[in-house]
Amino acid sequence: MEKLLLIDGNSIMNRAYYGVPDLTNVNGVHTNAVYGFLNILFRFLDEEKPDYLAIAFDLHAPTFRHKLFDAYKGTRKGMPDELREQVPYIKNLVKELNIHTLELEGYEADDLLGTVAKKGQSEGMEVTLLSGDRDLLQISDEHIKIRIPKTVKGQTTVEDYYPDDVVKKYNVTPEEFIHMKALMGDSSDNIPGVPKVGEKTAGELIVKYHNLDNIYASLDEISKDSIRNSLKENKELAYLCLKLATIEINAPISFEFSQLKNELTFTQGGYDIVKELGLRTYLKRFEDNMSSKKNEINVKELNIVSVSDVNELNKYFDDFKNDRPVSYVSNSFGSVLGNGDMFVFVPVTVSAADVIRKCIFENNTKVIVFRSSEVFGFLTDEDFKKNSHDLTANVFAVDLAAYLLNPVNNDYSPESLLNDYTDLSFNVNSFEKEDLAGIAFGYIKLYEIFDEKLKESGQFELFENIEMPLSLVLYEMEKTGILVDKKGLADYENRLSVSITDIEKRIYEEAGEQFNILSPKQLGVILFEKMNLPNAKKTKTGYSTSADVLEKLAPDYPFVANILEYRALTKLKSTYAVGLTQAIGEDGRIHSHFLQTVTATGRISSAEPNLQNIPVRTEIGRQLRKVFIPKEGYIFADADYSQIELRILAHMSKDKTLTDAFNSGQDIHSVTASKVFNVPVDQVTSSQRRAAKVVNFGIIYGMSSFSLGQDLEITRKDAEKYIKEYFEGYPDIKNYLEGCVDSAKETGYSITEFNRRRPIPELKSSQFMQREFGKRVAMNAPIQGTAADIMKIAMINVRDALVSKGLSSRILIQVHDELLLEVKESEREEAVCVLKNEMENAYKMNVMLTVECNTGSDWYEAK
DNA sequence: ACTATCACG
DNA sequence: ACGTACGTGATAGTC
Repeated sequence: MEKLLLIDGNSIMNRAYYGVPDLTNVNGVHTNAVYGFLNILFRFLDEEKPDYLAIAFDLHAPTFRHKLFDAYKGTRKGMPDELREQVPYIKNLVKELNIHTLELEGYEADDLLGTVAKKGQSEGMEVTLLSGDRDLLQISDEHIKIRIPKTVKGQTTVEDYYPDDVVKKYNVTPEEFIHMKALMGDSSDNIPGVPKVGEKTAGELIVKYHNLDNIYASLDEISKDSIRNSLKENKELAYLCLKLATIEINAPISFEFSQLKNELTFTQGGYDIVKELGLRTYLKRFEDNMSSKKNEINVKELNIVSVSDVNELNKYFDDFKNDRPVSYVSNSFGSVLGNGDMFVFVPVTVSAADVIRKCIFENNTKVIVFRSSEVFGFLTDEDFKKNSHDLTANVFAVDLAAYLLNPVNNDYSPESLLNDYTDLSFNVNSFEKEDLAGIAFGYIKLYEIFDEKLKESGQFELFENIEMPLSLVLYEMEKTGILVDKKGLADYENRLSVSITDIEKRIYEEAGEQFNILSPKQLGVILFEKMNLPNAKKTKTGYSTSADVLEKLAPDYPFVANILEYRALTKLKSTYAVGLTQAIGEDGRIHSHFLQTVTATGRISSAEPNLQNIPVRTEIGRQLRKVFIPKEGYIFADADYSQIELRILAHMSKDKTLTDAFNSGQDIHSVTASKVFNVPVDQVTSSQRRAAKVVNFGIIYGMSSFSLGQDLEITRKDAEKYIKEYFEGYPDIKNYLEGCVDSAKETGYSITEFNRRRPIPELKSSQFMQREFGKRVAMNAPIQGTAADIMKIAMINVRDALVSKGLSSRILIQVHDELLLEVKESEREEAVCVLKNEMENAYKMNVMLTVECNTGSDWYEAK
């Protein structure tokens, strides 16, 4: 039997839009609905393998059935802008895929689907109707199956309905389903239904009477007064709803089944759309299916020369003397010198290290790499005595360039960048075939594009003077690592284990049973059902057992306090004691990765293991820092900026009060307290200062009165008053923050003192919450980002100063506003001086930067 | 693979 | 009427 697949385009794209988390391409165009739509489309094409195929769409004009209703009352809800902008992409893709589209002025997709489905069945086809909602169930028939995909927790499941299944699930036949819907209404379809009749009543009525006519013929039998009266009063409405609910199966649509033949094609046009949207999984699907791949890199006509030793390379440098050769190094594949149509390929092997070094230090070359660490591996100990700028001046890391152009991306692989920024793609087999010239050509293209874009956007200096040299500093930090007292760490773990066993026993005793204390689900049941504790707060999955909920209960219920302690101890054990032990290398040191292309604001992040979140706030946690120790003959020096973000706020906002407060060396939280509470600075109480500290933090985060109130445990009204007084005390800050939001709205991104950008598409969202989030980001990103910029400059300068003075002290770890150094005992004074000076003078502002610096024989002592 | 929780600035 | 602070990464539990 021939198979016909009919798809409800509008409902599937709605389902896709709400089911797939927000995605955007590099230009900020939303792509989640297109992506989800393609997922569903291809899944069912693969599954059904239909002989005939069509997709129906609603036209924007009001449809016949809705005109009927609109005249009656109300209007239809519009779709969100984020979805609307995706509709043309979906329709064009469907067209490019050569799938027939059903559209008819004045008719809904449902009507067209119903018409074609019934006709298909009458011609002996097996029909499958794919829809995101239940409206089409009434069309279900002997040879018409309705399939409804659902995405629950990332897993797509499908409900299939033949008439029997409809009866099984709803106790009514597809035909009766229409009458039921007429009675109960359907808000999503703007069918009002009969007042007072909901799903339950409608179901009972239809099971008993089967249709409207019978109900009205037997109206007197209905016992419930309110229902009977409402039915009586709304008879006309009920029949109107029946009309609204009935899907047309004789829509005047002209088509031949021959037009619906499934002849899926993968065209260049479709490929271009998928490429524009950056939908990588589908790019591959197109590439695999397209007959011609005209944009694939083809370097056959280029003159490729392989170079493997320095003498040979020198010959090419001579040839290019008056031009600017472009050299290239790819990750483990090769290096190319290029000039116009001429490219010189150099295999990167250990034996070619001297070739790479020559390219790095030769004037007028560019060593283009995916990640700069690839080339630093070729440098000698002697090379590392040069300053970081000299070492990186000729290196161009495409991942760093791409990160500056768009920091909210998580894939900076060369393949992905080539797709995002060029019309080219690596031949899928490039890497397998080691088509090195092709890869090199792609890298050079990326270099040319990024070089220009960075200059255009004013970020080239940021790239050249900060990110590139910093990449060398981070490389050295990772290579150096930090020494750990293995035995001390094992002891720490044992101490924790003892405490954990003890407290675990007490918890089970009090609970009267054993359960998994770390399971929020099980704990929630014990706390709020078995023990009936008050203030149960629900999350979407169950009871909230988060620390702020439990902390409120802890003073009254020792059991809850034990739970909190158990959590704290197990956290320390699993994440830190066990986790760090596993991370210790053969050299006894931990080599964390400092990642430069992860955060949206410009901060660096640390991973495997994360050394930026080593405990410090509680004493037991802080004890862990004693296992981080300097090597023999060395000590630690730890320096951190005090109040760097508030100082940056003072500088960028040019607020006189805040600036003066810092420059006169006053305690900043007390000054804020005096503004917020309208008292002289010297009369600020400690609790006022504590509250002001929270307000100061809140300002940096773009706080709301709600959250401030929550944090301070005061009413929202009081929090509002604090904020109002704050802005009256610091009037320029208000203007500055508003300016941040306005300019981000206009340009689409926020900007730091050093021109680092952060895109904020949320500001244009149609959703209130998203827009509010965008505003907070617009206020926070310039401050957090500028602090990150300054710290990066400081790190470069500290490193270069140590090296140029011939000191052997080194930076080990950065924690956003803090640097930890391993300092040779004999260099102590000089190194500490370098550290403090370079940090404090990293950038000149209207406000001084101050640094607190301590030394010690472990991290606990130095902090 | 996702959620809840919690460690840090 | 909405439902809340900015930026990270690791672990364990759940599905």
